[in-house]
This record gives sequence, C-alpha cells and structure tokens, in this order.
Amino acid sequence: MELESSGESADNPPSKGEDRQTLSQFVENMGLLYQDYGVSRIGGRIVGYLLVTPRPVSSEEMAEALQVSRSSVSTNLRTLLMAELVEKVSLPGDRVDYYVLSDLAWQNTLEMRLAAILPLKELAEEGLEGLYPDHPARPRLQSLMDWVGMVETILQRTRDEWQSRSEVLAGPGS
Amino acid sequence: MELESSGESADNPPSKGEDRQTLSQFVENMGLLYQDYGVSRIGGRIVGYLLVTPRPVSSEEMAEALQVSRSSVSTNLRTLLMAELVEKVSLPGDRVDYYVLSDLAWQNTLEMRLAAILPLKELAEEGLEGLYPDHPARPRLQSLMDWVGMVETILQRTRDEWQSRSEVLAGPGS
DNA sequence: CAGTTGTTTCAGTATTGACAGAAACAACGG
DNA sequence: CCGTTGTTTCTGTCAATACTGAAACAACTG
Repeated sequence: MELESSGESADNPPSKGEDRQTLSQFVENMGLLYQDYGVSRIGGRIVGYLLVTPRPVSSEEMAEALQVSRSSVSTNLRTLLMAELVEKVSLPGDRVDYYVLSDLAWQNTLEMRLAAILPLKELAEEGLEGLYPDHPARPRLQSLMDWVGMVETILQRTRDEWQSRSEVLAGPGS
Repeated sequence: MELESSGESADNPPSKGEDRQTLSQFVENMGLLYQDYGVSRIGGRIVGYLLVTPRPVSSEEMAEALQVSRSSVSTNLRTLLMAELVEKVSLPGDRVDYYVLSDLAWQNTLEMRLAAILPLKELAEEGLEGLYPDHPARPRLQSLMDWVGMVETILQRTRDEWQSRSEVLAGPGS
C-alpha cells in the first residue's frame, strides 16, 4: 500500500518513512477491526485512510493507495455514505468526486452497534401478543423489553453528550 | 421445529397450538437477529429457546427442538458459554449437562457490542506513538481516542445501572 | 456532437464461515 | 473392565459474501 504525505519536502527524511509505515499499518488494522462492525475490510481501510488524510480524497486515489479495484472502492463508498461515516464533497472547478470522513463518523459507528439491539424489543412484543396470559415465558419477554428500553435511553444520552461536546469544540453560539 | 410446553394438560387446547407457533417464530427470529451480533444463527436460536423455556435444558433437547445436529449445538454452546450468555447447571443425580440463560445475558449482549469498540483506542495509540509530533493526522487520532474513552464511560454506566436494577428486583440487602 | 474522463453496475471467481455426520473421547454403571 | 450414554473434535460440503475486471453508463470538454 502506498500512502502519500501531503508535504513531501526533504527536511526530515527519516520521519516520513516511519510515518508511512505506521500509517499503512494503522489503515490495515482499521480494515480488520471494521470487519467486526459489519463493514467490509476495504470499507474499514477507507475509513482509516480518510482518518489519516486530513483532506478530501478522490476514489481514484483510494483505489491506488489501498491497492484495490475502483469498483470495490465505489461499492464500499456507497455503503459508507449510507451509514453516514463518509461525506462527499465537491471542489469548485473539478468534476472529480472527493470524500472526507464525516464529523459524525464515530458517533454513527456507535449508533450502528447500539441500534442493532432495538429490533429485539419488537420481537419480544410480538411474542407477548401471541402468547396466552398465563404462559411461563411472558415475564422473561417482558424483562427483555424493559432492557431494550434501557438501551434506547443510553443511545439518547450518547447523542446528547456527543452533541454538547461538538458545541464545546465549535465554540458556544455555533 | 418442535417446541414443548411444560404442562401439556388439555384444559385450554387452542392456546397451546398458537403458543407453539408464536414461540417457534420467536426463536427463529432471535436466530436471525443474533446473526447480526456476531453469533451464528443456531447460537441465536439457542438463546431464544432458552429464553422461552424457563427451566434447564439439555443439549439433546435443543438439538431436537431446533432440528440441528448435536455437534452444532455443542459448538455454539461453547461460544455462548464463553460470551457468558448461557450458564451450565448440574442437576443432582443426573449426568446430563443442562443449560440456562444467564441473568447477565442481555447485559453481556450489550457489552459484546460496545466492547468491540475499545480496540480502536489501542489502534489510535499505536498510531500516535509511531508518528512524528507534527504529523497532520495526530489531532484526529487523538480525538478518536477521546471518543473511545467516552464509550468506555458509557459502558461503565450501563454496568452500574444494570447492577442497581438487579438489586431492586432481588430486594434490598441481597 | 464526438472524445475523454470518471463512476457504477454486472458477471464470474475466490475466500470465508456455518453446518452436518462420523469418529474420537470421556464418564459413568453394571 | 466392558458396554452404554453423553459430549466434543474433525473433515467435508454447502451457501453467503467480498472482491475483481470488464462492460455499461454518465458527465463534462473541446
């Protein structure tokens, strides 16, 4: 994998080489980790690459940097855009599409994982509706529903917390 | 799939049939849902079956009820035991192993999903260590680390909340 | 309105993982 | 100590998914 640093000037040559190695490793590990998150390896590497490249990146560049096909980049970008981990940006006077990591990337990574819990509530609900009032499984289904309710609360709290953090970072009154 | 209800007496025959249908559907859906949680379909169905069967269940019974091989039950039970979603119980004078849903099953389901986030922190840490002080990716890695820290806090809070709930249910001083 | 560049869709391939059946293993009972 | 019962490990098969290269498509430029 090739990773370009922005200024390639030669004032501290040893650092650049090590940085590239470090970043390459980081991007690769992000790929592996995101696999567990239901995003494909390439998707994770894209997230990693965008993270360590603080500027808009074209899909062409990603394909080259990550040494994968353009089609894979395209497919994975679509997924990442839908998940709102990545945003598309346009640069004036340039018809190429560029992409950056969304400000909400981490928050949304968390949401994805927590939101997957919520369907359990509906499942338990359906179960309760279909069972006669004295069925022994009822209390357990009920407590499952309660638990999912708690997760919903947590989810809301993280949104609030994240919200207030962003406000602090952006300065008050933003 | 066959689901046995505990008392099979005939005082309200119509209910039993519908219950069985409902539960069968529920168990099946749990399987599908848990697939998204990194547990296999069979693992999810085991969780579902244990949920709606409020008594210790042998692996033999699971295999029959879910219509899957004993080996699959065995493999999946090992995973579920490690994840602490299921507990093994012994009945005196019986050499068969029985299993019940753990009291912490839901809490641990949540933990599994949140804990998967934590390795991100280490990844970011390694990245920071390997990069020279002026590298433009540093601030982003730092803020990633901060975010994971927040998730850790949330995780701890849910443990506390769950803890206090259980105490309420069990009665004070337990 | 061609020609060029960039992006998406499609069809085939390869890798991964779940699952079943059989064999091996362990533990208990006569 | 042999036979029976219960559980785990192993090997092969099948299905699902990620990925690629090629073709189709879209958008801009001269």
